[in-house]
Amino acid sequence: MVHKRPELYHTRQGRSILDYMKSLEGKHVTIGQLVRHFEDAEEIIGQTTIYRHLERLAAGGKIRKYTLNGSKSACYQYMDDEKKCREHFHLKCDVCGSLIHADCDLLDEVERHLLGRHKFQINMLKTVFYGTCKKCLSQ
Amino acid sequence: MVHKRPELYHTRQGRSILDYMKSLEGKHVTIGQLVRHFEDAEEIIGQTTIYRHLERLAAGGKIRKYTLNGSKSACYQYMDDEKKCREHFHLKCDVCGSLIHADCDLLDEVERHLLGRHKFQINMLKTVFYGTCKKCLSQ
DNA sequence: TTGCGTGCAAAGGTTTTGCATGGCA
DNA sequence: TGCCATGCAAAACCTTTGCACGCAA
Repeated sequence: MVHKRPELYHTRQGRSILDYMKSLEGKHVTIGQLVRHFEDAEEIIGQTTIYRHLERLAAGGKIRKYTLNGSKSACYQYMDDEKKCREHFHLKCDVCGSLIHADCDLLDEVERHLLGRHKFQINMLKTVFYGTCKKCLSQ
Repeated sequence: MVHKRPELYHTRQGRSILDYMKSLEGKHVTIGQLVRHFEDAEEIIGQTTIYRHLERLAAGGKIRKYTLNGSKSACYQYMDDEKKCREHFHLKCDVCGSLIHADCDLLDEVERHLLGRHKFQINMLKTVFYGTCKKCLSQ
């Protein structure tokens, strides 16, 4: 069972950040881009607050955190269907950045194996497979 | 064709760094670990020099550079052309934060499957499995 | 001797932390 | 009213850059 810290208070900042992440329709952003976005929108949200909300959202599985290829800053991406995403692989292409949701029976086997053999309970909400996608492989 | 900058001068520092990377037999290290290693060995090599050598070695293909998800600092790993390095799973515990290196036959199967079925070339160097480790599960 | 290599210090960038204040329930 | 959330500033990190000196060829 994944332990999820509930959102205790609802605040303007928390709502704005989540709404904006949702509005991006799965595209990823960095903290810097978020800071700039709220500056441009003339909505005051401290950068520390943004860091803290993204961290919490990532811990709760609502968004994913990535570090792409040599980039210094982390990327964050909203995940729209939590229940469904628990049941498939996430493949992130290092080259083009696209995120692939792969439904696959192998997942169960990997999960079972890691638990049985390595005593490790994998959390598919947080786990991302990095590599090169089909499109980028053929170029 | 990859353009390879030749090593122009041979220096004590360059030799030591490459030798040490080779001696690790495919295990990865961070710059910080290298700095500490040479400090402990009482061999004076400036951190800047370490950065510059690793950058050059990476550009020349002798070592690989990557960033493990969620880690701030880059990892470097010597690549042996002849012997194919045994790669392994990285399991990161959400609870206690420890990183577990798990050598495992399942890896090959996962790799093969993702490539064959999903046309996705996974990069095991960058991929980290998140979850709960043995120790934390039993608490 | 030439010019790359080295190492110190400082700069640059990202993320985290401390703390007083603000605001939700 | 009790706490958590916020935001500023500072700290903590990791990495890069500038520059004078060292050293290999």
